Amino acid sequence: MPDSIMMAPPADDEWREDCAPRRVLEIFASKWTSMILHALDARHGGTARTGVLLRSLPGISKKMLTQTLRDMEASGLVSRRVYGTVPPAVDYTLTPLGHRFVEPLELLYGWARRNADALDALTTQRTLRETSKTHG
Amino acid sequence: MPDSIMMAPPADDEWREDCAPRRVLEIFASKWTSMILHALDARHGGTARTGVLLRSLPGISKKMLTQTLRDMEASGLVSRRVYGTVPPAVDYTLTPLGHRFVEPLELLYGWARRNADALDALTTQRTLRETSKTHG
DNA sequence: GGACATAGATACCTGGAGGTAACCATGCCA
DNA sequence: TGGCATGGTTACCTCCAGGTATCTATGTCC
Repeated sequence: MPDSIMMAPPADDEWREDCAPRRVLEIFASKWTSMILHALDARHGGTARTGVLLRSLPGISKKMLTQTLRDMEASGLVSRRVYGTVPPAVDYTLTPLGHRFVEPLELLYGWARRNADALDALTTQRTLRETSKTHG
Repeated sequence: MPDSIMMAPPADDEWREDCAPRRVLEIFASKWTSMILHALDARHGGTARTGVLLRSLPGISKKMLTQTLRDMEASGLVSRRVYGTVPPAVDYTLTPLGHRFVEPLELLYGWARRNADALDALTTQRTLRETSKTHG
């Protein structure tokens, strides 16, 4: 066996559990956070009402939307504003902090759009199952 | 209430469930995939033995490592090579496809390192609990 | 003989993410 | 009177990612 493979020094000493790279992943840990961040940023002033968001994110449920938004509020990513009107109206706005997280998101999304072919090339389990006997 | 907020057109029509941005998120859906991708890339030729990876990723368990690696193999991100030696030796190499996914990762990780302060500013539930009464 | 290292397989368990559906309060409108 | 829309909340359920522990096989070394 090749020596070159044998000896591999523990290069990433600082790849600890609380390093920045690992922590940024937490943003993507909850399914909808990044998408809400994006959806908000896509609006004027990073503000949008609940219903608008609900309709902007195909597939999200009312519950998951509010739940995620509340978590994001607790994290300091968005601020919530309630209008005492009736029927009730609520909107959410990106905080300055929340705004900062838009950049890495767009970085990622941008790459994804430019590299859709790579994503297509990925043999997802799903795709695997569906394709398996299809042409074999 | 401000009109500007009321009328918000469904701007992201193509923000469908299978759009590129959404699909790229799947890479981060499984906890270790991105980190393994990075760890492999950090080696010469994107190749590393199981044990090396195990030690490179603090916190990962043997099971999760193999499991994730096998999933990645099925997705076409890495290739597995077994040496008929004893004790057994196995190594994994980034495929060309796998290599392509390193870029967005590093994009993200790079941002994270440069913006550690933003990550610190995030009021994680964790941090919230630990800090709550600490200095208040 | 027994420990260690190699790379796994396998059984087992659990938390919680994420989803569904029903309910609430209210005013408008037909 | 009943339906609709507003933004939630709540109860409930399921699934599986992710983790633990134990077992395999084999050769070397003490």
